[in-house]
Amino acid sequence: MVGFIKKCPECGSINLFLNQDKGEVICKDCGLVVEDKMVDFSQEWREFDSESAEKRRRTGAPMTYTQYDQGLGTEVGRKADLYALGGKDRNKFFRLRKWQYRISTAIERNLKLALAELKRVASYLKLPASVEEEAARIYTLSVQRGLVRGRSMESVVAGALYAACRRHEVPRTLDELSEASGIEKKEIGRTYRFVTRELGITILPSNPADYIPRFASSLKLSPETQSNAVEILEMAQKAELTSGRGPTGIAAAALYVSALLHGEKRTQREVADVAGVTEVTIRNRYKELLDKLKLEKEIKKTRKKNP
DNA sequence: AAGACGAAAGTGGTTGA
DNA sequence: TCAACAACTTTCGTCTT
Repeated sequence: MVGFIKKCPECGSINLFLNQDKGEVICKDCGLVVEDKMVDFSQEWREFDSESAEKRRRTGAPMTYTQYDQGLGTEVGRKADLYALGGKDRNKFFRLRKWQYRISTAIERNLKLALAELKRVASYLKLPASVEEEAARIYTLSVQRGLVRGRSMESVVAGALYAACRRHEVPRTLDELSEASGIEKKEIGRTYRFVTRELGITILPSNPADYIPRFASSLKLSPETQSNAVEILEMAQKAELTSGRGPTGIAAAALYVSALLHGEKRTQREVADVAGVTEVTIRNRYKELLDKLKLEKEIKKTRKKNP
């Protein structure tokens, strides 16, 4: 796939994924960061004063976002800085410091609760640790930018998780997030869009093929059917049938066709349910697949074989 | 009787003036 | 900010197996 490492040293999976922005290679199965010393394209920290310069040195214990204070605290100024000021200014700084203290403890309380919720939902969905970490990072940034105000904490957590899943190419549907978090689908979608826009996180449209393994296994389809579905998807992409369409619908249709071809027929209803779309959508995509990919003959052939 | 099919109307989100 | 628009859903009647 990329560079020199082809297999995850932790679990042996070959399901590795290159995150261009962070310059990391991540194992999609166990979440291990396999290679992280690649060129880093992400923005460097800026240094405003002696304090932030010190805190942002790239040494010391690793920072993690799944701990509510990232192992770091925040204070306004240091004593040495304060006493260099005159009386009036000094009082001002004491007041600021008091407020900073109040605000930061409020943020920390919020984060503590939110990250507990995040952990709960993530483990319910069996998400890899890398995704959980990414979601925690997104949530922390959201809190710091005041994006949670006016929204429920839970919905922002769900939105952050959804975004993290997409970035790591282990997409879950909005329905699944909704079920796991107890937040309405459209609310998650709304906060997801809001948060990603405000934080300037770019997310590639999710690839239908990423959904295939999960859908196939809940339908108990054979590996052959599954890999054939992926091939069908690739053909569909070449025929430009995929752009602008919901990825889950396309994945579902490809799986449906593939199941027919392998004599493992599932009803449209069954496929529709696991993919979280309606039968109508499957029918539409299915029809397009048959039209453009000339699969009619093969379907008829298998029909004769398995009456 | 169940599944597949398709038409028609409704929904929520994006886009472009 | 509003209207046009595409994708998708819901609903329902008909056809096929």
